[in-house]
Amino acid sequence: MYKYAKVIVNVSHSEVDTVYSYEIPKKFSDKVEIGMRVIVPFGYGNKNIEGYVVNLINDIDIPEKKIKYILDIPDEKKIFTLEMLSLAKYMREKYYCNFIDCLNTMKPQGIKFKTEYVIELIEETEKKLVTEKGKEVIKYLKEKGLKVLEVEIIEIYGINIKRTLKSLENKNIVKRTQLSKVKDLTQRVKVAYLNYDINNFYNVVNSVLEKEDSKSKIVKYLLENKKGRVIDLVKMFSKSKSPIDTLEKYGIIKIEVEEVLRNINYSIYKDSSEKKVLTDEQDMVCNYIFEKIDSKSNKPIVIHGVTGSGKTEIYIQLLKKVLKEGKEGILLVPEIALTPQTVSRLVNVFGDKVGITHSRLSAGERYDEWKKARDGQVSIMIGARSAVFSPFKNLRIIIIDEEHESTYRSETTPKYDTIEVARKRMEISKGTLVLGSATPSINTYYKCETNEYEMVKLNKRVNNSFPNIEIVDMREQLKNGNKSIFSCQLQNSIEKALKNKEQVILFLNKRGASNFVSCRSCGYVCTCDNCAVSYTYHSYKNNLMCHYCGKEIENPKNCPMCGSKYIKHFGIGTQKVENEVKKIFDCEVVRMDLDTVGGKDSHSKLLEKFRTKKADVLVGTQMIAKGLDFENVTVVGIIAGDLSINNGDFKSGENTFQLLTQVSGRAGRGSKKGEVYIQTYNPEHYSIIKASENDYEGFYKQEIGIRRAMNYPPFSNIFVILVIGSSEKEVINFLNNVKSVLEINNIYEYEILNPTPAIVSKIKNRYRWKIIIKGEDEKKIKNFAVGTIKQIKKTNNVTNLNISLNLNPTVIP
DNA sequence: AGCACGCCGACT
DNA sequence: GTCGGCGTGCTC
Repeated sequence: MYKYAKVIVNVSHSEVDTVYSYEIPKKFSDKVEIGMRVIVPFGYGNKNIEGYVVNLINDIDIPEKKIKYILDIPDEKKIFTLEMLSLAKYMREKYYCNFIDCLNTMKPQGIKFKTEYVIELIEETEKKLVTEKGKEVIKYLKEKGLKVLEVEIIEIYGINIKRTLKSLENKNIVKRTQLSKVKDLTQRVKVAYLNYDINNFYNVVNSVLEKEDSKSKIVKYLLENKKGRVIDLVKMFSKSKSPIDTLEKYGIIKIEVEEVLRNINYSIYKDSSEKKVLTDEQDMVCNYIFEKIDSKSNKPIVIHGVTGSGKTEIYIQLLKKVLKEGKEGILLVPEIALTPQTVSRLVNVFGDKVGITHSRLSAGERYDEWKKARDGQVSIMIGARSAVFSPFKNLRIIIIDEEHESTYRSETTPKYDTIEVARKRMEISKGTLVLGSATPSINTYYKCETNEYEMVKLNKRVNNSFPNIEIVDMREQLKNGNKSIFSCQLQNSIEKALKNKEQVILFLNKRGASNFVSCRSCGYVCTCDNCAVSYTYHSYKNNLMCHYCGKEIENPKNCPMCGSKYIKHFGIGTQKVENEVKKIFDCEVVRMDLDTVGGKDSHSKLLEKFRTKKADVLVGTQMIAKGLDFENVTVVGIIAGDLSINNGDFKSGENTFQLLTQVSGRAGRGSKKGEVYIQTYNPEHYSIIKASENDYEGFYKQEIGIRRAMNYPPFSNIFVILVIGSSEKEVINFLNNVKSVLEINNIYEYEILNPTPAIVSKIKNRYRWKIIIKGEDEKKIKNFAVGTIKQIKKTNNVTNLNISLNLNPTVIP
């Protein structure tokens, strides 16, 4: 029995980012628990708002008279466990955001609370002296039936009408009350039961059964099955609800409203997999990790396994083990890889013990999956990044597949890194974190080298054959007079595959590729000497600019390397590739990019068309790079392998290597040998060469050397201050101010770069500029940058500007 | 953030 | 003396 509760209030602002004490009324003293949601009055107006109990206490350190008490506890069960609350605390510090932002990220969208004000006319008077505006409002209230939402009045008369309303309230002409709503996504259905309570039950039932109509069919069904959802009964036995209404009226059945959990329909590929036998290599890795789980090792384990080495099978074994011990596990996959195949493979193994969350589910479906995890109805959750917050109580393992994927970084506040959060969660819950990838991020691999993580390897493909990867020098093609987007090699290979009724994937890496300028004759790319990133082409000035340091140069007319005039910025789209394929090869093509994948199911429908061999060629962007497992694909063509090398980011080499490796892995997954063609103007680039040689270690050695030399992560931390505003001048002025204050505060000698435009420098007529700060100590640089911005915010009016702070973003904006 | 309060000038 | 524009400062 505690007297007071410490509450985090659901108002997202740093000024109220503290715990508030509330008295617990007697009627709730049995019910309150840490982690529960409460409704409390807050602020001058005692507005009813939502909060979360983070502690229970008996003594308070503020004056008694300030204390208000808890108004309501809307849920039966708690929303957050203690573990989740400490995870939120960690996130608050790590990602410099408000506690409530963390809590809101961790819980499903479905849990919401809203308060509105209602204005009610209680005395229809014009005698008492009221102003013109007052009279107007009274007239409006009369027209609308005396009761109106305050927001509605404000919308019509402007915010200052509140003054008038206040004076009307003081004169007792209107009453202002709060209307609070707890959003409840719980699905309730009507269920029919036979009503054994009525006299002569069997006589009545028999008389119904005599006929052969809907009524008798329904009664027969209920005699057999005890109960049935009204909606299903209607669907099965009649055209309308009326037979059911009649049965209810006679008292033969009774209808009850029951809470149900939604079922997600994922049964499309139920039959897909046969029993798989582990290879020796897989078996060894499994046993090794089993031991680590048993010893409650906190050290994250990285499974570095080449594409097609059967990592998913290992994940299944790990989850099986955890499940057998009565514990729980989470499997995270990139959103894009959460295809019906992946899901049904797990459903086949774990049946109804597995829950699923991803963005294509409705809020209600997600809410139910969340509840299933909280209430122990499922023990395994598979999902995209937010599934890391699944409310399990006995979590023993989190597996993150394709750990290098950028989607594991949240783009919105709190900008959390799923790997970091998962690691912390496993530290709190004494479980094991497993990361899997064919191409671990440089960051992760570095942590293995420095012994923060440990690594196990899978070197063999399950079918034991790697595709042949050929680098095609497109400069040669130009020299030989081939101006087509396909090299001769690729074209021949496609023709051969089509003749053999095999399939082809053509990949165009467009997303995130910015306008760089390169020479189609020698492959030279205009690059900033200071920053080792490529210049970005600006059409409005027709010049080139480095988006790191801000240096500008003229757009060259001739290539500085070879003098040729074929130097220009690069632009090509999937649409064009599709058209070319149709023109040259006369075959069925499926194109997948953001344009064609719009609707809810279009993604899987398009893939289905390719899977069932109704199409011969699949053309697409990043979204076809990973996870796809089509046995009949023998040829993979990468149209412009170097597109992502030149996107003006220090991670572009890493991204390119990962992408090329992932795409190459799509070829030759079945019994037939695969062939991969990487077309490029940069055949000497280490990312391309190492990808073609399937040499991760070789790539890593080169890349880590560059990172060390240039002082990029993981050797430094990069903090980006991004400012967005509709006046470019204001944005730039503000950032110049920021820079000068940063320089004054700069006691640790951080490298503070000049304000430069973001890679996407303008979105919806709002200009985007940034400042980059480089430094070693993560905490110090964070405090330095965040502190400086707070300091500036105090003295400057920043309401026109959007300031976004980000430590080590996956992509420099 | 969101809200109420209170100062002060405009206007009966 | 009252109304309403606008800045200020607090929230258990």
